[in-house]
Amino acid sequence: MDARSTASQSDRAVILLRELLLDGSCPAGTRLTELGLAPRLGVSRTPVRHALARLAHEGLLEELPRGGYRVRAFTVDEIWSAIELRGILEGSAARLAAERLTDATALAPLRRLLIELDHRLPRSLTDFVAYVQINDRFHREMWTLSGNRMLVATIEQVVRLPFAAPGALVFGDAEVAEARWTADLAQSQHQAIVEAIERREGARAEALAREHALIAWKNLQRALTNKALFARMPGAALVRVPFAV
Amino acid sequence: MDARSTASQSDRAVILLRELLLDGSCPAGTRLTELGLAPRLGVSRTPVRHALARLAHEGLLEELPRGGYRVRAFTVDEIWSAIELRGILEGSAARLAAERLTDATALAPLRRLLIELDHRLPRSLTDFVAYVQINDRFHREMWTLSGNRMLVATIEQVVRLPFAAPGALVFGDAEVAEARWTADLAQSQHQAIVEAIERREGARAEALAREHALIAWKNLQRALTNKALFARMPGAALVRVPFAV
DNA sequence: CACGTTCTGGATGTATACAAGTAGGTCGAT
DNA sequence: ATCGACCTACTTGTATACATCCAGAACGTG
Repeated sequence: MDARSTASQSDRAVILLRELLLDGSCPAGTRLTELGLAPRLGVSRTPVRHALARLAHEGLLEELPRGGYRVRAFTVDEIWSAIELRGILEGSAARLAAERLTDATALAPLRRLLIELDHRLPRSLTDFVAYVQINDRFHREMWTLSGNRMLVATIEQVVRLPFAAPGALVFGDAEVAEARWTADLAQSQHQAIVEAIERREGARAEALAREHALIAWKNLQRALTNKALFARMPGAALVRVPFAV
Repeated sequence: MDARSTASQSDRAVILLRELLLDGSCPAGTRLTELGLAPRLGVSRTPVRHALARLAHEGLLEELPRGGYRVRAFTVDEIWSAIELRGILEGSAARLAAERLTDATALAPLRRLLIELDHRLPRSLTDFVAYVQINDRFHREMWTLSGNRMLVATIEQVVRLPFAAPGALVFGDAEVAEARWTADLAQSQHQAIVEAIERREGARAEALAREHALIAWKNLQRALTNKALFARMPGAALVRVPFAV
């Protein structure tokens, strides 16, 4: 069922390389060459080339002018840009969903996910995995309700960056209390967004969804005050931080 | 100086294939194979493979589940989605530019382009080429002023679609009078946007820039009422139209 | 000692050979 | 005549050989 079982060498190379980047095996700034990577990924240059191009497109690598790639180093400013952009896009999606809602039955899937999120408010670390999954589906459903497929595709690309994803809510096994508080806030925003869409209050839906995205920003700021917490953040190795790593 | 002179085979393949798609040599729905394309583009499979992946990423091709690619057929709805999305993004860029303007000197490049546009309001067909170029630079400068690099990158990707580009103002050699009227309207909007940014009126700048994008939509609607005009639209071959081609 | 030139190492770009999987057609049997 | 199985042609996935280009170091010369 998982892609790994029947995956092509290219798919494997993409997955492996992405893991190498996110877990810090290749710190930001590292230059990556096809020939150097091929033995590490266990494939020949061709799939490596494919993987490099793909991850460059995702934004995790940057192409060097004279050939080759370098592991991207994200500044805090750039992460802010990504989160702000997600706010803009999800806000617009919520507004369009509100403006274009024709009958309330179209909201049924979103409502169902909202209820499911209510039942899954995380209490322990294992809860978080399921919670983030449902949260993801809730967001995707909202995007779809916008009725603008280009917008959906664009959001999907932005949230490929680990810092910008809707699931960038919480991380780490510590601070569960704080994480739960954050989830409660997020859930109240979810409810308000659905209500605004149902009432066709486009401006309100947009403002709420835009504000909702800022949770990721607050989490990042919190992580930046705590080295241990920061180290557990997905993709932390790619962030250029004020304090030394 | 032009990329063609020193371009790699891959770059040439991308450029050639894009032209084939836009000029109608490969109508929407055509299946494209690496082996079939290689002789037509005069390169081997490797650059063709690269070109196919790249144009699929641009949105002009779609990947088939069982391998291979198909030329994308755009519905009018999808084109509307792209134009609407550009409006959202450029509107946001204008708003951010207004909100973040610190000193008026930062607006100097935009002002200079505005004046240049004034002097280049198109009167003949040859004028249009220069006008569209300056218009493009004006828009790019506005995006940059947003201070959000992710936003800029996202807009750049959206406007790769020929229908969504800011230069999708006018097309064809006929209807010059109408095209000039459109350019006049666009220019008055440009002026209003710059003024709003200068006064830090973010909401106004956003509304104006969003409305500005709709010029492309009006042009499309006009083209849809006139077969001959439609045929001259860039990328017309990729559009699934109500009337038969 | 400094500067220029040359050489070498390594990187990507490109082409192609080979393998594997699939769809469609054709041939045979019932 | 119809249905099933086999086979063929075509396609992509992958690896690799070769060419080319650039950077950096080393060496020679002024």
